Amino acid sequence: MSIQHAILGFLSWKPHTGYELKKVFADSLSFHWSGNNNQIYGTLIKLHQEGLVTNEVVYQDKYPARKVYTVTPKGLETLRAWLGSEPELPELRNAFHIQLAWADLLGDPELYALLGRYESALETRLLMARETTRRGRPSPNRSRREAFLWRSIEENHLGHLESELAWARGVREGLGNLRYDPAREGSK
Amino acid sequence: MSIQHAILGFLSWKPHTGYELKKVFADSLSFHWSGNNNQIYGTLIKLHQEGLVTNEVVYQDKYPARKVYTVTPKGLETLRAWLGSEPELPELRNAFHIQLAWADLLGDPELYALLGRYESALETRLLMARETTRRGRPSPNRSRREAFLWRSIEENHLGHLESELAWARGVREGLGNLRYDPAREGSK
DNA sequence: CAAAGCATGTAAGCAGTTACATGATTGT
DNA sequence: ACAATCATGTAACTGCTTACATGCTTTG
Repeated sequence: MSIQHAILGFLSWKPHTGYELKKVFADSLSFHWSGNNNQIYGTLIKLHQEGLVTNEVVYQDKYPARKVYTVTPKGLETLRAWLGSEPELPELRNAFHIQLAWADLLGDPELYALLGRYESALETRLLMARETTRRGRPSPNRSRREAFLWRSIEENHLGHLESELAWARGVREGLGNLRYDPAREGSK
Repeated sequence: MSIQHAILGFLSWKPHTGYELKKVFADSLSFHWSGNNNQIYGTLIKLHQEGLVTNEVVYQDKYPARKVYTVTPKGLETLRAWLGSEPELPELRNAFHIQLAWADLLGDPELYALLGRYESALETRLLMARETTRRGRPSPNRSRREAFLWRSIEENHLGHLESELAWARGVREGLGNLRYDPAREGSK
């Protein structure tokens, strides 16, 4: 999986310039790429060489020329083939889990503080994500089915953040219970 | 976040060879790296150059010599500093979500099939993960607190898989309801 | 006798990131 | 005056992956 298919997807919705794609990625929840120049423009050039997209240069007098990219039939075919291909499982890479795995090296106050910072980072992100969802950016809505899929993906995203937050709070509670549990060995 | 801290963590538990680390990563749930040679051996060499680990070569007559790596005080300090540093948020990159985002290009049967394959891949992974958890590989257990943290991380992992599976099933159900909903526009 | 395990390492490449480079225009 | 927006592109780097390379030993 690479950003290539995501770009083809957006172009299958409607033509975009690199600059527009950049913004779409930058403020999307579910399309998780940073939307950096190198990747967007580089991928568009590569897709163009492979004949999966074409571009039309639109000159403007007040602003730089725009390259409007459109997907070709071959590009659509490539996208459709990918859509039908074997789905990948989510990666579940969470750097915080590694931090927590070795956090017994920390004292209780530091461990609590670490969990606390993770929780508040999650809270902030959740608020932003909810706000983004509430505002609802433009998204393809070509059928009830498509709208449902996009809504489902957004809900999945929010759900993951919520369950991660609930889990973190649970860990902190569990640590508290551990402290007052009579069956414990020497305190750290 | 890189594998460097994960390796320092394991060495803070007890000395390991590269070969051992490789296996630890390969069959761990929460340490999500593939455990490939280049990364393990390369990182160990780099850590050694930086003085964060030392190694002792143990010759064997039947097998190749082993390099047993031990963390240095400087390495422990580095690890502890990282543990106290700002936690990263999970990345939530799910290639399947991108596939689903553009899946309106597929017909109903293909879309169902795609969801079905995602579900069964998740089911398989869940079974393997539960089995791995049940068997319980050796893990640091230096305090009740550490055992609790490791258990929590494992539960988080299983929880994510379970909720993803539940979500996927929900999406499939929702699609079914959509089909029989009178308020729909032209069927795809 | 072939496959898997023990054990270390290197080469080549992909995907993604930040930062650099240019230059007019519009908003504060 | 300064920053942000419009718009495209390049350079340098990090992290991670697969595959290659070697060679002895144990298991099936």
